[in-house]
Amino acid sequence: MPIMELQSETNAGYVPLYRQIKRLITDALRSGEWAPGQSIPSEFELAQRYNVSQGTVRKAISDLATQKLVVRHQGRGTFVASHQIEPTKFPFLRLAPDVGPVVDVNANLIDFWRIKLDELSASNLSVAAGSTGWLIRRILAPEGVQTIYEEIRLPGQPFEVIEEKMLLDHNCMLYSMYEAVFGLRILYVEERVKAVLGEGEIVDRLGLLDGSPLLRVDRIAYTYGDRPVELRRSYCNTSNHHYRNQIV
Amino acid sequence: MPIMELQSETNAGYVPLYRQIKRLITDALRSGEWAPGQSIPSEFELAQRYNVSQGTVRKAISDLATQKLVVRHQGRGTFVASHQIEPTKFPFLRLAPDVGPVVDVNANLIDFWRIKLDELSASNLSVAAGSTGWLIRRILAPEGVQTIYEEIRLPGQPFEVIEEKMLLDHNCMLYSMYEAVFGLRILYVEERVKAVLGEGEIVDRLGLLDGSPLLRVDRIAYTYGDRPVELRRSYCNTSNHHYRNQIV
DNA sequence: GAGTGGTCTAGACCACTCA
DNA sequence: GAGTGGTCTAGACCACTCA
Repeated sequence: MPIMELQSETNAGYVPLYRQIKRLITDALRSGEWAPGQSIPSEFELAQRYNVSQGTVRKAISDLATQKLVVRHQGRGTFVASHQIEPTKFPFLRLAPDVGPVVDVNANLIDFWRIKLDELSASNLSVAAGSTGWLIRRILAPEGVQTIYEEIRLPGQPFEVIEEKMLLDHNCMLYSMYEAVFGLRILYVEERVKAVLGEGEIVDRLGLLDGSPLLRVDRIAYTYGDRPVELRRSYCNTSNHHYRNQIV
Repeated sequence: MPIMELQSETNAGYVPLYRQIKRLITDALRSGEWAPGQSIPSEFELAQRYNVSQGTVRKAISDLATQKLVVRHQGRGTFVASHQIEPTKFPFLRLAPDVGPVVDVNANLIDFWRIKLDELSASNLSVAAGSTGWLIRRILAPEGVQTIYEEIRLPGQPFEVIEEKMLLDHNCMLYSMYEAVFGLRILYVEERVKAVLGEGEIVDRLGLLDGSPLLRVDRIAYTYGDRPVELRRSYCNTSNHHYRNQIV
């Protein structure tokens, strides 16, 4: 089966073989051909399937591993990345205690209901304004101390039905739940961080006074094809925690 | 010239060839054998020098390019990364305007003087407590609006002498100045972000009221060998700006 | 011992840059 | 056209995992 498109006279349409392979593997991942946590075929098998050398498949998979779409284990195989078996429970959580190691986080559900998505949320989720979605509210408590108040907005698709059981079964580890229940894998998130003054219910739930400074983190979470599928606004008490980041 | 160490009976000491090459090239970079902005020898030349195949050198350089120690340009060569020719003027600045593109940033020097480093600063810089260093204060004004108040602390080594001319000549682009004047290249930075209430001189200089929420960013900047060489505390007015981040 | 990913080589050819 | 990095191959061998 020939993969390489005929190269046009100019070089404009030139796409390296390994990028074409990468695309084919990504498409297979997206379509669910191999389930999260399961192994994908060996480099040798994929090389046969796509009729290229093992080295070319290898380069494609290396890129996918860098993007964390797959995880490679020498001697065992290459596996579809999954939030259900991730070693770190909150892989995108950047809030860390000022002293001591990162510990386990407790998530306490406040409530959740159907909503009509406001204009901005709908726009950020690339859905029609006024369309139906979900709002989930909860508190995150690292070391048992209630530190983060969180509002999560989801589009009606693919989140047609959400039940309390779903949320609790996964111990409020939402990205694991999205995968298991909706077959939706979060690949990366973008965050915007601001300093704001806390007020009302938010400070109440965090045990703070009105006017306390809070870190407000606005997150958009993306799945395959750079499609936004979750909005999240977090208010963090940074008295004893901080948002950590490394920039290279 | 043989590079490969004799492999011990067990596999404990096994280090792949390309990693050894990577180390040799890093050492050459660190020693200044090739200046920032200049090209390093071609893959073919390095392969000859180290007596390995071009592919092995290639893998080593690929890693270094990923770490942004070098920059590769097809057809031109591989160049030592430099803050003096960086396309982005503030490569580590994560504060962006809420609307519109990232624009040019104005830096206004407030003052600078010799200080004795306090215990925490000295510890973070891995120097003796009470040793001499520098404190630089300035305001950053994206779009001409004073948005960030910054305090920069430097160790006495290699910053033996700092003059106003140095700071102004480089238009307050400090990492470019460190490179040009002190031969010191910043490779990456770590940041800790908190929300705080602004007060005193800081809010005055930012044109804000006492008690305004500010984003406090504590940065440690590192050079070769993970050596910390700069501390920076920034207070950011996030009324019209935000700290942006992508997490994969 | 069989199968996986990881390293290394030698060689070919391509895309790009620059003189 | 010469030189650079970028892609691709075929084949060898190594480190690691698992039965």
